[in-house]
Amino acid sequence: MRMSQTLIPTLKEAPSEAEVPSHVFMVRGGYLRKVAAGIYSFLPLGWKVVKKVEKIIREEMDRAGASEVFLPAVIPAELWQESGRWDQYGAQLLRFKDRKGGDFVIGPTHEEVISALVRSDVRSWRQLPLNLYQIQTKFRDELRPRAGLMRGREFIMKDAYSFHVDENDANREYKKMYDTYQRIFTRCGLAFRAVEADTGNIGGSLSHEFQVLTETGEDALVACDACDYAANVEQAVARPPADPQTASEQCQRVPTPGQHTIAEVSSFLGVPQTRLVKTLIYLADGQPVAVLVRGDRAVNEIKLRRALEVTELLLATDAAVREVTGAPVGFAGPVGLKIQVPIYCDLEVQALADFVVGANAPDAHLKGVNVDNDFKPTAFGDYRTAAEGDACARCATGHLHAHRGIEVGQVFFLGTKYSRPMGVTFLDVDGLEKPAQMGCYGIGVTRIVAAAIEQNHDKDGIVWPVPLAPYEVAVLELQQDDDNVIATSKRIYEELSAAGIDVLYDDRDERAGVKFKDADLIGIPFRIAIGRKGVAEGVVELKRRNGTEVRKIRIPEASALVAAEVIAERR
RNA sequence: CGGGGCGUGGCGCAGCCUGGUAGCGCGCCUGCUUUGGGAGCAGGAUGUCGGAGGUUCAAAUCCUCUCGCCCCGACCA
Repeated sequence: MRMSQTLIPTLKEAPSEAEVPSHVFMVRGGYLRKVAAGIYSFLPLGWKVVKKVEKIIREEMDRAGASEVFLPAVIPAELWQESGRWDQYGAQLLRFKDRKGGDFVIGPTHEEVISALVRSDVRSWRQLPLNLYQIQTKFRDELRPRAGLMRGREFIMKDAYSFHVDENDANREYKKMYDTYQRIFTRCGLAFRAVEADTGNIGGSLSHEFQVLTETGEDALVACDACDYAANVEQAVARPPADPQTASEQCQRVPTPGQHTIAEVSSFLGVPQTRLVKTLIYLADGQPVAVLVRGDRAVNEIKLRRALEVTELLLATDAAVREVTGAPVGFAGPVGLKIQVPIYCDLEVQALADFVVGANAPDAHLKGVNVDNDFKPTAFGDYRTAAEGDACARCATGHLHAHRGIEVGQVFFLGTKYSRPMGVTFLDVDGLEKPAQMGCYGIGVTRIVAAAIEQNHDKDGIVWPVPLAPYEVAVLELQQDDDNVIATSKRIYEELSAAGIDVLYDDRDERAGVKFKDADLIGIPFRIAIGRKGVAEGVVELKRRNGTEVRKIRIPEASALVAAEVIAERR
């Protein structure tokens, strides 16, 4: 492509709203422009990168035996009412009416549509298994779109759905997709980690996320330093304490005037936070419950919600806390609650002895408190968020370490969560009608683009890996008034193009410095600089965007040499 | 949803407190010079100051409402 004939509007300064590197460089580099919050136009460069990602995904999905389809973005409400998600999905589901007043949604995901398709056209075990995928625009009316393509409202997603006669076969496909995803993200040149994940409002019973490791990631992860265990903190499990401590003290009330927080009580009483137990009052589907975790720990509401088998879990208001405990916020404890509510006790607290809790009275705490002696929990369980340094639950020696990541893909084993309510059934060999076992598998196509930049940039701009680069080679024509320079540039551009290389030919009437700066900003992996001096000596200069070495190569061999190096890195 | 902040030419900003009819840098256009890391000089174009209402002789500036956008939080006793 001749740069003079396309639209690559680079900027010296980025809009002030762009903060993360991927957003800044995509705007500055002329890849992307914002249309509304979380909604973007892809300019020629941006769209080329998206298409490269899509190509890798298609090749690998097809290779894995999946078939591409294209489902509608606009979906009638009936399908969502049938699955129950019309009511469950909440405000992120963009709903609207057509001219006749019929309710529709813009698809944030497509389990309903695919289920409707498969139930009407798949009748027999002979038609299974089946894996259908599409690459399509989704819309989720996010609470808070942010960071450019990292969390948009409109975005491109690859979603795949598989259907199976039994759980074994669904599991086989799950594993196959897991491996396929590893291949896809590897080919994209990403450093990533597959982690165990919560199934969220997609549902199902087994799930892994593929997280690109980078500091600007939205998700918190932990990974073991000894085994391959890694998980989203929403899900991560630490090894519970092995030996319970022995109770040796009697429960005793101590004054703690004005000491509300764990930190205050800890320093006031001279007791470490690890010997304090905090008591949180939640409203679980409207019913108050008390949850106990160690003072230095955080309750994991996702684990708690799952354990309590409730859909709505809210921290109680100050007024509700007063009602349940009889004391202001800051002095709640499991002993002597004003209203008896179920008490859920974290495993760490179960193993603790002689700890400190709130006294359910203003300005007082209890010390020397022990489970069973002083109160009887309703249940024990893992209700806390795993933290840096925790012992790994999966191996004997490892410890968990915190990371941040950008989720670029997730695979789910769904079982019959959708097939049952949606009536996706088939006639099995034994003549019985059975619900299909399902899996679903998503990849954030546009998010991969952002994640790749987060992982591959420097102060001057993007540093694309060859497989995702919008162009593989930049040909910089450094002088506009020199016929030899122009002829040589054109020759190399044409030779490389003929060899099937993606070339961006900077033939603009700009000074050399501008061309160098733009090539760096855009991030093209190979740069051929063609200047007066070099051409006079019969050479051009080759430089990698990710290196500093400048190689002089003879003009007649230049194209073949560069083409070979590019092809070697395509994967 | 809670908190904070911002809307002034394509981009980045100043002006607002203390009302007097809009300015700077980049970019853009023209010309000359320049030409290997975002050139120099000269000339030029571009603004319903987010929108509506109000106060006032006078509003970018003060007041009210509203819309849009960004950041943080939604883990706490």
